[in-house]
Amino acid sequence: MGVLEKVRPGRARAWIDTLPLDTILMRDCIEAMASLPDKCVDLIFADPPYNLQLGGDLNRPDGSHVDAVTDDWDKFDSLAAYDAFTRAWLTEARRILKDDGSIWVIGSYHNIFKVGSAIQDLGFWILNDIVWRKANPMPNFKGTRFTNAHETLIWASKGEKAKYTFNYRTMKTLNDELQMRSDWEFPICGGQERLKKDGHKVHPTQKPEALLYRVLLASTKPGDVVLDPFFGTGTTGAVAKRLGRHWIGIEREPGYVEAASERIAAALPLDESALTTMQAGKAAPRVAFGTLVENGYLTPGQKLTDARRRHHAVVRADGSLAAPDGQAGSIHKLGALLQGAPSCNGWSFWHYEDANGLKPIDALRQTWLLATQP
Amino acid sequence: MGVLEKVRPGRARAWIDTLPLDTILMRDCIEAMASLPDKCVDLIFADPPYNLQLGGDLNRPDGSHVDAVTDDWDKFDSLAAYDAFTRAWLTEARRILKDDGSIWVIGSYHNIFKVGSAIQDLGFWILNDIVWRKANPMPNFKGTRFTNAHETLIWASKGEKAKYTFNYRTMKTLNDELQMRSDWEFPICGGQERLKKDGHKVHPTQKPEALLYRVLLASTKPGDVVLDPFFGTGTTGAVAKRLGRHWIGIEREPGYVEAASERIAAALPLDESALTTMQAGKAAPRVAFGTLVENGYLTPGQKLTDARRRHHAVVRADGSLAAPDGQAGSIHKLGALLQGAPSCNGWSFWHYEDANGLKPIDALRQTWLLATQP
DNA sequence: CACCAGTGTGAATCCGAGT
DNA sequence: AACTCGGATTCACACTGGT
Repeated sequence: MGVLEKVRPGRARAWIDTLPLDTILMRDCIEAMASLPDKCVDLIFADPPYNLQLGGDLNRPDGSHVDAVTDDWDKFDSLAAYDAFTRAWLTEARRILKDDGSIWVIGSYHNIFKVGSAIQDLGFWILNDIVWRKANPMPNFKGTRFTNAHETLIWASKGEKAKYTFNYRTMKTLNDELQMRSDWEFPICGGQERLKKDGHKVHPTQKPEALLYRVLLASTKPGDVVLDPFFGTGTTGAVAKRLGRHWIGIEREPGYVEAASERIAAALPLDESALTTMQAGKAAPRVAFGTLVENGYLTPGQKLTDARRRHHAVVRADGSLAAPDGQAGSIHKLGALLQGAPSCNGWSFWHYEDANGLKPIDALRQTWLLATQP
Repeated sequence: MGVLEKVRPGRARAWIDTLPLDTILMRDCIEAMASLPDKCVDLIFADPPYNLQLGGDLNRPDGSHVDAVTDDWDKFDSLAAYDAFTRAWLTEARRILKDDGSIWVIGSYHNIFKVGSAIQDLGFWILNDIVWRKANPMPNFKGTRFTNAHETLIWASKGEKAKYTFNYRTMKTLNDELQMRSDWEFPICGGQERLKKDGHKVHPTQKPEALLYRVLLASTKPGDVVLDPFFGTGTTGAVAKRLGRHWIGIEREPGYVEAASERIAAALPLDESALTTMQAGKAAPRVAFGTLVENGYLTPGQKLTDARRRHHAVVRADGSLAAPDGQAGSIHKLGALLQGAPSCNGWSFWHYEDANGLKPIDALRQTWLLATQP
């Protein structure tokens, strides 16, 4: 069975066809989001502007325009205006995000604290902050500070209790069987990947595809809808297409839209087998312990122990276990009881003995799965 | 002439003797700061409560219990209450900071965005955000998020145009003649360094001395006054004493004050020669000898010799060496100078003495590599 | 003394489907 | 919405005790 077919089959897809999927909306970011329905996207990736020369975006809450940043008063004023801008687009983003979706925002120390503070105030629940360590950062030429060698990403769910997608096993596989950490190292975007026109870079802050690749692979499933409200030259769209995710881009500048369109048109989607391969460690169907007893993989009356033979139990006909002292329960419950532990995975705790020694009963489950799954 | 007398001779020192130098004020942090005069400290290092908002208990996969931060000092009624607390202590901190001083605050994603936002709103000017990459972070036991493997420090001056101390050359020397980056790697505080009482850790969040060492070495000069408004077990004080800086600690909990007092009393100040750091324009070490110093493999002030004990030198705090005749430089340069040779491999030339006799410092490098490389 | 196996632990917002 | 219970889930060090 392929990955694409089996994910999220029960999701309401009634209006998904009305969404401007896999297209760029060439409009103001807040206006464009306002045109989308509530709770319609699975993921938002945002790379908002952070220099204080925001042009039309940078207006005071009363609508008046903020002029150049020159003295302290203007600085304070523009900081407040940046706050207002940030809260405005995040509010729209929150409205169109599904309840089980999540949002990523990338920034530097110039803006990320304002962004993170607003994210918390609006009710999002921060899941991680991620550090992108630049393998080849620009040096600090004047020698006045530390080399600014990283950017920060914030990953947040819609609320404290909200569900969200995290492909734990995929990330662990990607990281050589160690848990993926919160610090990621990538080179900055350059070489062939960097979009250029007439010898000049098209966009000043084009993000590396590897970064988006990891973001989307970690927090979306195939077929999900990914929105990027500051699309730029479309890195998010290119990677989404490659990974079999739908995307919606919002970008006001015609030059960026043109570059992004060409770039995404040329991007090749991975075929399903490639996507399946990367989804290592897919969830196995649940197997009841009793099924193994029913099918003769274990016999009622058979003795089980833990790996160090400190605890013992006997298999009963109904798939429960009984300890010598009379305590009984499921493989998990009895394992927890005997250890005095809050919980226990009975599949790895309990062992049975065969000609080659002790083996976890999970081995029997695997045998059963191999024999019964296509 | 001692260090304290010769630095910053032009500075007004009229009231410095009235400051509670090198002592711990056992009071509420804001009250204690309110008792200090305007513009009286050169550096503030703050490790405020993170407002972790932890839920129920957490157990490791093996069933053992995670000893979490459950102290009352980390509990706040709401996000707004934490905001108010943050702005209150930062306001006092700003008042007592000299105009050419700077402030460091460390935090995690739970609080750092609130802190950074407040820092900007109060008129501080962020110079860098620094990432402390933990070499050995606690894993994410439930597989629900990325391993939270870093904390963030914000470094800010008092305003956009304000002067501040940054020992660029010292940092570059410490980092193998490469500019020091904004991402730093240190192990979490454990082992012998971790303060314990009756077998239990004294403080749940003791910071590693290596971290403070780099902070103070980067942004203060000998004789400066360093204030830590959340002193805890006094890492800041211990390192300040070691580096010849004055310190003022503020800590409300008597248990922490007692532990900090004992610890700092036992800390040894470095010899003055070890504190004289490389001046701008001096020569270039080619290896990260400074890392060994920073991590305690070698101590500033420690003596090195060549294999035949014909030449001698003293390790300095920034990873350079000083000979008895006043010549100084990297391990390679000083080795060459003393021998009258065109070049020298300092790693094999310089030796340190331990219980088993002389060993080349390269052995320490190998130990470090073994301890830090995968 | 060296080496190995076993144990303990660190600023952590740490489950989720089914009833 | 609250509750039950099946079952999935850990990395780097430091320290201890035995061979």
